[in-house]
Amino acid sequence: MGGPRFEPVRAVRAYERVVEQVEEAIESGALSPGGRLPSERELMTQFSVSRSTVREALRVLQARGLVRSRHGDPHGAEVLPFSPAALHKSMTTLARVEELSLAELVQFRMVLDAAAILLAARLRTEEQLAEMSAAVARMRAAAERDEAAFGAADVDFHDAVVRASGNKLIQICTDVVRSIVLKLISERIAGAPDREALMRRSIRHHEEVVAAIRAGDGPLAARLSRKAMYDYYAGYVPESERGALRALLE
Amino acid sequence: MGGPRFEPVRAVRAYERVVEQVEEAIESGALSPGGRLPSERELMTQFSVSRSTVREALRVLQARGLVRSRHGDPHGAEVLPFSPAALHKSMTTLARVEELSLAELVQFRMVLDAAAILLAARLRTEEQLAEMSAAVARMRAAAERDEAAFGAADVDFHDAVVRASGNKLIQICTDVVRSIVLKLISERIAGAPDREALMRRSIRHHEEVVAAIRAGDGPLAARLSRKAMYDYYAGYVPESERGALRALLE
DNA sequence: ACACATTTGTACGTATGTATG
DNA sequence: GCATACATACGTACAAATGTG
Repeated sequence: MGGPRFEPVRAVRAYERVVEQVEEAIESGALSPGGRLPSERELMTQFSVSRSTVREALRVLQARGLVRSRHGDPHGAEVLPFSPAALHKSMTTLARVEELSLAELVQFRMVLDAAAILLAARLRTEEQLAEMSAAVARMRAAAERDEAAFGAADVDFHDAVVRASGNKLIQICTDVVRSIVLKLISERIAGAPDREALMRRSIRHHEEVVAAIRAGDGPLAARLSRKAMYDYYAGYVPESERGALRALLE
Repeated sequence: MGGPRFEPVRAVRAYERVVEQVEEAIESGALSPGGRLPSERELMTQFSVSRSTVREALRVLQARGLVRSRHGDPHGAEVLPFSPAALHKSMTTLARVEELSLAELVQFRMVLDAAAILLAARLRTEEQLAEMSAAVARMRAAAERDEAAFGAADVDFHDAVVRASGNKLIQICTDVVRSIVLKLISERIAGAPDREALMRRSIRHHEEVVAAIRAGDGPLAARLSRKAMYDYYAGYVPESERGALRALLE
């Protein structure tokens, strides 16, 4: 009993060790966004591997959104600034494969948007409040005239809110989930017969939310935002799953 | 004005088109988990590309968690069941690159866990409630004796809650963020002088949450869980950022 | 504007260790 | 144990793209 507890040795591929080292260099800050990796041939010699191995590693790093390489660029692969693209990709995959239902996605947004609004009501500056107000004004101006502008103003509003909340993770996740939801139902939204009524109601809801944020009543603003999102999206969710959404409306 | 709006043609690499086609086959269901891709040589001929191109595509698909290839396996790469591993990886990268602060991560968990508990209070079955109760009992049994078991029981509790909530996206995200937070502060937790007091308080909080869920009082359960998480983690968050956490405690 | 050297993208061949039947 | 098919890794070769003088 006792004795040395040996770890099972998983056969680690050559390209993985290249990936690990480059990843470490990037995450530790030794390589920063805008910087360049050595050329592929240089990497071959530094890691003592073949070019194919180097290239497989580069493809993995590229898939993770850490670097980008361009055909013929003599400077080598470019280290990218952080972007939620990889997060977006993996969440989209989960959603596409029916692993995630529309109801779950909408519910997720109801939770996170409400939280962002609750935080924004307490932490916002006057300037941020003005941005929200301006975005709602743009929604009103665009309604019944330019649906794309209406959607863009809506995005601007939620973006201003989530920035005021001060939580980048909430910002990223709501961004990602919003675009996935829109992709899932965009054709149905465009063809909705009561589209204009939905927009008018949405604008009224947004105005109420802004008023509550201005008054500093976070819980009210959060409740209103959940209700607004339910009203806007519930029609696209199968009836059997709407109960789960209503559970958030108390 | 008007006229055909031509899309800019980005030079798409050969390996990307291989990735796209395989991805499409998987996400459309033509290839299901457990199934096998053709061998690399077979893929060469089917796509009319070289071996290196096939391999770069496979590395990307592997990085996205869609397939796994094993050295020497005569059956070809295996199509994997969908897992949040890729999501986990990209979120971890975000956190490691200091793009996300500990306060933001804890705040995110306060929001999502509270939401899961609110939903669980309304949607849970008797069996799920029993699971939560059993997990808290294990926490109590393990306290002051086996810290690893205490942590495991804690995880079991939150897992039972989030399963009862019925939202897989919340489940995935809380899982991911929890493990990231733990990794960030694990050494500090292990060395905390008041470790036992923290555990006792945590157990009491969990019991109160279970009681509220049993009583069907979702808002109370959610409030209690936010408070519990704040009490447990606030000590590790810099003072200047604790205000953002307290903003969730109303 | 043009030619140049360098780099990436892709193809092909070969050697070696591995998993399956 | 053995034969077979396979993935891993290396090396070479050439076309296409890029940056520079």
